[in-house]
Amino acid sequence: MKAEKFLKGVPLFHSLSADDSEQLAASMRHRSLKKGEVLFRKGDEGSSLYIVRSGIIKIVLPSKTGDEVSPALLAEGDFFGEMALLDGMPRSADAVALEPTELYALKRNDFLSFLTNNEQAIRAIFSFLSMRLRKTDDLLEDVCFLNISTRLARRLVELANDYGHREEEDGPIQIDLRLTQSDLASMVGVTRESINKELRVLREKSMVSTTGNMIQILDVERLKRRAHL
Amino acid sequence: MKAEKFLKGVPLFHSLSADDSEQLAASMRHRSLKKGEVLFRKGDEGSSLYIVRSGIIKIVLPSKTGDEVSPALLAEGDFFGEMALLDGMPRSADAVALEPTELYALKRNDFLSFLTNNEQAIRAIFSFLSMRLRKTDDLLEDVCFLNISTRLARRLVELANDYGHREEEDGPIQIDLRLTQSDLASMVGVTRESINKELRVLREKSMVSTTGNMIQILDVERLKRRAHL
DNA sequence: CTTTTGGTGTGAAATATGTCACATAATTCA
DNA sequence: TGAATTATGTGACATATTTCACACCAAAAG
Repeated sequence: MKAEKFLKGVPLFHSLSADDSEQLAASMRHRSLKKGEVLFRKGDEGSSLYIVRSGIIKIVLPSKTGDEVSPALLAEGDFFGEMALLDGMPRSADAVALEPTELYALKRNDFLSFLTNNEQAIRAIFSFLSMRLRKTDDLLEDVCFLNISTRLARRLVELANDYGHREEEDGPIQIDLRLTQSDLASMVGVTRESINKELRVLREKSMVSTTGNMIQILDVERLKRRAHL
Repeated sequence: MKAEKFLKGVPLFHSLSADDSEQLAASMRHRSLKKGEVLFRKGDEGSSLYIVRSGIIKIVLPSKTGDEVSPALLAEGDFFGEMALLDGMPRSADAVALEPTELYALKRNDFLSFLTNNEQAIRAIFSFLSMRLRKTDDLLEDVCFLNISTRLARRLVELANDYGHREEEDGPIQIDLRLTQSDLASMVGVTRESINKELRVLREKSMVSTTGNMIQILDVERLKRRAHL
């Protein structure tokens, strides 16, 4: 698909006229990342907004000791990196490709001039930022109040919603992501070992099954109850 | 001070002409809260933005078991409650007066029409939302990676920056807030008892002193080192 | 003034999670 | 294809923090 056509499908750009759309597409740079490649790091100066064309970007808060927390995954059609453009501060987190990923990059000035006088886009950014804030607050709540088994259950339900698909009605839900236990650990905010042990429990209770690093949800309802949802 | 004059001093409204400023002031409702009074609760429908005229508002994420996390305090000139207006979702947290507090309330429509075509105000909101997001990410990082003594040290340094004042050059820093240990606990994301014990340690090391529920920072430098800052 | 209420101080015991130290399996790559 | 790396599985042990149990104190309320 041409870049322009793809962009038309991204909610953020819905409001654009054909002309503007073309112009915007022209000002974007294309960027490919290999699996594991780092797009930017916390503390870098940020000069671009990114839109995911395909693949997955993982947002990561790194600790000094090498541990990680990962508050968000971005998939096709999502954008990220706007914060540094809006407030001029350095990147607040790392961005890493979880799998081979294609991005479009939009430079600060192009982005800002795209925003000016584009009421709809401004609204989109506002509501996107609000959602991000809500999600992070939720995560904070989870980390403070819940034990790991509840938290893992929540994340799995979330992943099933965002990246899951069913082969057959009422069958297991495949999560279409290659996540290592370490990836999961950073999403839940615990150690890899804890995730491993908790996954075993879930397997024994046949709520999930794992093959390689793919996860199937066998019983969402029970998982939701475990998540207190 | 008249509402109008006060508003002129609030960064969010700097850009306003005298006329607009007057009009905006006219559309605001005044609201007084007693200490401990609840302004809104998580899940409420949100129809107003609030600006703090005086006093302190505590933002609180409540858990089912009655525990709390408090990701932000708002003081004179700060605004809050904009998220629900921007994305139309329910309130994402409780807002409680930590002391007697005066607010101005701005209804959704007035706020949104204030925003339209006000480039500067839009910028202000953007950068404010970005900052909030950064702060919450930081908090998440703290909670995931740091032990309570580091976290308490951080929060105290932060409080000293935001609400502290010195009587004399190089003297102790008074934190001008009445915070109970429970308040501190929810800001740090631990139990009241843990805060108590940690405060004792800090007192013994003469880094802070406490009188009633007022806190003095005796040695910021040492406290910063403890916070790994 | 005395009672109630809310806040503080503190120790013992319980516990969830992390740390460490491996064995084993599965990928990657040369 | 084998070697090397990366991921999983798991148990024993360490420990930070919570929970629970109080006693104590100070400020508000009657």
